[in-house]
Amino acid sequence: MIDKTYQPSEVEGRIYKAWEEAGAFKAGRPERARADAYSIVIPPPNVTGSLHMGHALNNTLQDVLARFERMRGKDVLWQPGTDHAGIATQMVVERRMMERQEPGRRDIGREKFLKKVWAWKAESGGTIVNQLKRLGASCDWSRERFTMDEGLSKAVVKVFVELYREGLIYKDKRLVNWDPKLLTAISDLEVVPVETKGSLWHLRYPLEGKTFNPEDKSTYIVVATTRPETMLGDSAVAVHPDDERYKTLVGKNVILPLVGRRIPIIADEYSDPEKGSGAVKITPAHDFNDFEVGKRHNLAQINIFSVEAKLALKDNENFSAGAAPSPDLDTTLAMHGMDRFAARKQIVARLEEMGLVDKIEPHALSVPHGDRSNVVIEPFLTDQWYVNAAELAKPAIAAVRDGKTKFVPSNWQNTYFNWMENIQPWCISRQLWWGHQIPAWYGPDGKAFVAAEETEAQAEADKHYGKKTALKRDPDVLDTWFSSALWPFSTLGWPDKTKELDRFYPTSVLVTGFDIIFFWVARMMMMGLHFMKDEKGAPEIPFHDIYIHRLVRDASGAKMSKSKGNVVDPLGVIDEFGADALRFTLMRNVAPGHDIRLGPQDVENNRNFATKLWNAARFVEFNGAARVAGFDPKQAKEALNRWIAHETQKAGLEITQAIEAYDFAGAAGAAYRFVWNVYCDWYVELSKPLLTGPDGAAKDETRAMAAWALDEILKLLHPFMPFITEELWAVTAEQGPKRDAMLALSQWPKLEGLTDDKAEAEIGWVIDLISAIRSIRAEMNINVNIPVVLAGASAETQKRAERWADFIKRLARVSDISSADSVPQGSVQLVVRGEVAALPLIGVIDIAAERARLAKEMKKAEDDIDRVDKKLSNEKFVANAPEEIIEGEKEKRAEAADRKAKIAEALERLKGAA
RNA sequence: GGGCGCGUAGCUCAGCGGGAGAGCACCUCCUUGACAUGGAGGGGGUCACAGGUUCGAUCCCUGUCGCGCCCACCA
Repeated sequence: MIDKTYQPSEVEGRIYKAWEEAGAFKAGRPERARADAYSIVIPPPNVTGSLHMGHALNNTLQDVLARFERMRGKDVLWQPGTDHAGIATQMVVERRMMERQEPGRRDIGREKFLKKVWAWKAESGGTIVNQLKRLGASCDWSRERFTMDEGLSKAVVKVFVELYREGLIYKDKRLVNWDPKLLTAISDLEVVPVETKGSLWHLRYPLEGKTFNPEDKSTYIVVATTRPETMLGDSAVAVHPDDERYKTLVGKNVILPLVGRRIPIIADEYSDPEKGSGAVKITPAHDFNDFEVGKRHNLAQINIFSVEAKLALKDNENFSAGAAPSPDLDTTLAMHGMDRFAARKQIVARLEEMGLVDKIEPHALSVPHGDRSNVVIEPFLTDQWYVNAAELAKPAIAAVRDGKTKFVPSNWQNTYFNWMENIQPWCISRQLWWGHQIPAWYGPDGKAFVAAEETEAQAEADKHYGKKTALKRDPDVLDTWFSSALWPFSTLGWPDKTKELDRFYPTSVLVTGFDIIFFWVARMMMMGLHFMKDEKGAPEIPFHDIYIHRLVRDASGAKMSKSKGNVVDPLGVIDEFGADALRFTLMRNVAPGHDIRLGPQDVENNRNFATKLWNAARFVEFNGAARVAGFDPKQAKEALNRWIAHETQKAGLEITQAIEAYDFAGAAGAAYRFVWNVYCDWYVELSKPLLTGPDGAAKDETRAMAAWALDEILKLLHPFMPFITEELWAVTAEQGPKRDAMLALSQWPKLEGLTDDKAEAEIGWVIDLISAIRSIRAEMNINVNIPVVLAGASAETQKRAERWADFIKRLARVSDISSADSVPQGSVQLVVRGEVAALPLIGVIDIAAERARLAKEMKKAEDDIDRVDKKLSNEKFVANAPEEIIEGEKEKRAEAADRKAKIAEALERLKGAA
């Protein structure tokens, strides 16, 4: 028996457990050994994270595909797992330690700290997995992976070593984006510009050999900067070679204030005469552009900061090289250890005192911030490991260009190309502890030995130095995205040759958000194509399709964020409305090119849809409509039953094609309309007289058909609403013949040969007639049962009326249906599929109102005729338009003319009544 | 500066060459035996603006305005 109401919270946990116990989501089920493979790798959530709405969307999309393909009989692997999320996780653990007032990570040391992180992972790592289960995610959990588990770590090391040996990974000293809070380098992608109102300081640099005089412009040159504190590290002043103002100064020197160092005025095209004063200070160690200028002119790289972005003037021997000792220099050196922003204030104050500040202008600029730490990033000169991304990008670009991998929607490929074609070296080393430690060991002279094992590196080093030599391992770890980049093959067992790799690589589709196309998608493409080969030895893509979705926003369209407090917790929504309602809401609203707005009202509406389905099933059960063994919908006799079979096939096809095209909203919408507007609104209503009528073949057939169609509905809906459909599947199995024990593993509907235009014409007429009568009833406020007279109806229509009289009477509240040659006087007249149905309502209705209604109809008919006439009298239209369009117009005109004539007659008859 | 996308009913969005649709909201009616988490009916749109192409433009092209996002740069 189906319960009176559906309680998701009581059902969902039990259903999920049943799926798991049955191994329903396991890839490689023996009975599917010969089936086509279908695979998706999950975008691994942070191991210590919890489920947010973006996850809910992302994973529902994947689950729809996985369940759909599983039901189509494929051997589906939805590969789950989690990411160690280096910086994020390390930060979380450090924060916890701080909150608990425990000693910091540096106090306890690397080994103890890592133990704590692993403990935290063990404690909280299961959260997100359980939350995904609550969503209904049909991952093969028996294969769950973690980016830092043994196998994946092996893959990381192998990739690093191989790329190093190929020269595609190298160590380099250059400017990096340095995060002074996290004390690590980060990649370009982890830097976000923040619009800031700052100042533009115009500073006077005294020329060498002249006595500085603020009143005499020939004694100094003005440079403009947004970062005055970096002046301590200046190595030059650059002007444009063609700038007449400064031409005579090129080759001369200035004396750097506060330091006393002599630095040259150089000519370089980097300097833009339009900007600032036209002369620009060059600080190679603290600005990316200046770094390049410095290289061109062989300028000293003077690092003035420590890793914490505090002045480290005493640590750089170049800093005061060549400067004469002076009280100024002493004061400057005394600033050692001062924070960069405090230093800025003090430096500006000192320059002002000395008359060296020309002017200060307000200036809007965007300042780079760390995306995790949210502090100002410092360009910083360090040794780091880099990947030659430009080289790896080539095949990755080609694969998309050649259509081997397709973006859905396709315009994302432009974004991909744009970035890939301008890709910069990828800084992969991080000065963190939590992550894959770089497999490099250094000899006493700093030479690096890279190998998978320490013993190997040691052997190499010993050979190189000719004696047993002590090595020191590189303390840094790899960027988290380095291991994520290997995810499509590392999860399948690579570098071992596994049957999973054989069967499931390349994966079928990647489903992910647009915000990690660069971070993740691009890098998986690069690594996949570099390391994976097809049977012919050609580079192999990691996935065939890349489905890109956008953000989930709140009901008012605002981005969800903790600080705004508008975050909708998917678990809360699931608790209140059920996972199916949430999933269906997301799927009905997901649209390429748009973010999704998610309001509680939407979820509630879709919960109502679940209720509707539930009640339809109850109706079916209540009326003894159980499945019948060997029932073949093709053999149905009753027009109503043939019609619903026809409609089921139509809906099934629409849903199937939509999912195949990644049109999730289209598929969910089609399912919604079929269940509610076709099955519930019409089939169930029209079947009532049969189901409550006398026993017999028609009743039996209707019972069987109602149950059959419900079964098909459960299947078609299952990818979207797995819980309620599985529950109904189980309950409806109690009666009737045995069938697949589990809906999740049942066969996707193969609906063929059920098209029936005759049944459609018949039931369509019934529906249209009932709708037309209802419309009049509502419009005219008629609350009593009324008779209907079919005027001049064809024999076919009269027969239909007889067959459907009971139904029409019931659903349109009609007292009697009869036929007549002409329309009785004083009738309201309806045109249904070209024939007239009259409602003799004299005395019941307001004649004036009816006349007004008819006048409106008349106007519409005349407008239609006019429009067509205008077209058909246009020679060019007749000459150029395709035949079928012209024929269509002619049909339209004939129909409108017929309508007009009937309305005219009706109006005529009304005269008598008035 | 470069790129992508979007302006269609009050709201959210479909449609993308042959006189515009859905859901929600709104209004009216309905305690009919699956469902008031429901049923029936209804109103509501110069499809941002201006040109162009076409027999015909919401749909294609160009431009303008407005909105959003991404990348680069920012002396």
